[in-house]
Amino acid sequence: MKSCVLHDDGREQVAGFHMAGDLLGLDAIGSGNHTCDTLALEDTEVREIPFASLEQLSREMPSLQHQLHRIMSREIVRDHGVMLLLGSMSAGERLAAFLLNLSQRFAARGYSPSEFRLRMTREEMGSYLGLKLETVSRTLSSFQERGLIEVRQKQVRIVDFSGLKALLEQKR
Amino acid sequence: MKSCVLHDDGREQVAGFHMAGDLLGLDAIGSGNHTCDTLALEDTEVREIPFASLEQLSREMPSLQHQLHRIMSREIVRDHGVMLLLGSMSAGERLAAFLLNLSQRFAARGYSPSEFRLRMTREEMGSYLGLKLETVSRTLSSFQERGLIEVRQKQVRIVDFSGLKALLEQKR
DNA sequence: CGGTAAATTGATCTCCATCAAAGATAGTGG
DNA sequence: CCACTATCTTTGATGGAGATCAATTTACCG
Repeated sequence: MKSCVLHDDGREQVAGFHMAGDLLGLDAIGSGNHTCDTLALEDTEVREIPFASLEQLSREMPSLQHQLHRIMSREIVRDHGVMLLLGSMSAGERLAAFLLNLSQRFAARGYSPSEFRLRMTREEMGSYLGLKLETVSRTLSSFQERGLIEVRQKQVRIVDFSGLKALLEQKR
Repeated sequence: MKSCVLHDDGREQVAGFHMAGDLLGLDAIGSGNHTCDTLALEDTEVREIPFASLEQLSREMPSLQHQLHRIMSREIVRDHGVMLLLGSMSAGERLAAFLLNLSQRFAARGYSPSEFRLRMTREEMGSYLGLKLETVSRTLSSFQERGLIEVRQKQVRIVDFSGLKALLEQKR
C-alpha cells in the first residue's frame, strides 16, 4: 500500500510504502483525522484496530503499551531517515537506498531479498524519493548498465549488493 | 535547540528545531538509543523525564496516556510535512514555509509573530531545508527585495504575511 | 581591536526537471 | 483471439534551479 500526504494546494507526495504486517494510520491520533490517504497497490487484507481499545488494553498490559510506543517511535526514526534522504542525497543514492530498503523488508517477510516485483509505478517511487519518474527510470537503467541490478519493467533483481551499498557510503 | 540525524557516512542533517515546552527524544523509545543528537543554540533549561515513569504514570492516567500518544502522533505528522517540503518544494517555498512556521511557534509562546531572532545559522537552516547556506542567504535577500521581509543577519521582520503565504499556495 | 565565524554576493557548473516521442504492457470488448 | 485503448516505461534533447567555488563584508568575542 502507499500512503500519500496531500498539501492544501493539491500537491501530493507518497509518504511511505507498506507491506504485510505494517501498522498504519498512526498519524491520526493527534488530531482525530488522518493526514494521509492510504491506497492498496494490490489485493490487500486489512485489519482495523480501534485506537481507543488499543489504549485501554495497553493500560492493562505494559508489554503491549511498550510495544505500541516502540512502533510509533520507529515510525519517527524512519521518517527522519527519509528526511535525510530527501535533504542530502543524489538521485542515485536515493534509488540505491530505496532498493536496499525494499530488499530488507522482503527478506524480513521470507521473500527473496534479491529478486522482487515493484508494486508501485515509477511515478510513485519518484514521489516518495523526491524525483520525477523520468529520473527514476533513467537511474534504474544506469544501475543496470553498471551491472548493479537487472530491471525489466516492475521486475527487479539485485545483482551487486555491495555495489549498491557503496553508492551510499562513498560520500565524505 | 536543534536535533541532527547523522548518517553512517558522516553526513548529518538537522531534523528539527525545538522551542520552549517542546518534548524531544521520542526517537529513542524504539531501539533504546537516540538516533538524533540535540544541541542547544542558546542557554536552555531542560527537564529530564524517564520514559519508564511516563509509561507507568500513563497507565494510571488515561488522559496522560492519550496526551503522550497525541504528541508522538503530531511528531509523525510534522515529519510528513517536512518530507513534503523536501520532496516537492522550491527553495523559495521552503524558506517561506519555514519562516511562517517559526512565526506561528513564536506567537504560540507569546512572542511577536512578525519580528524575531533566528537562533540558528544559515547553514543550519539550509541543512534542515535541504539547501546550501548560500541559497538560504540569497533567497532571504530576494524576499527582502520583494518587500516580503526585512532581514539583517539573524534579525527578521515579516512585512507581508499574505505575500509569503501566497508563495506556498500558488502552485497548481 | 585583532581574529574568527557567519553572511552576502558574484560567476560558473551540474544534476535533475521539463518537454517530447516512441515502445511496452495489460485490460477491454467485439 | 485479436485489434484497440489506456497506462506505464524508456530514451533523447534542452533548460533552469540550485550547488559549487571564490571573494568580500559584517558581526561577534575575548
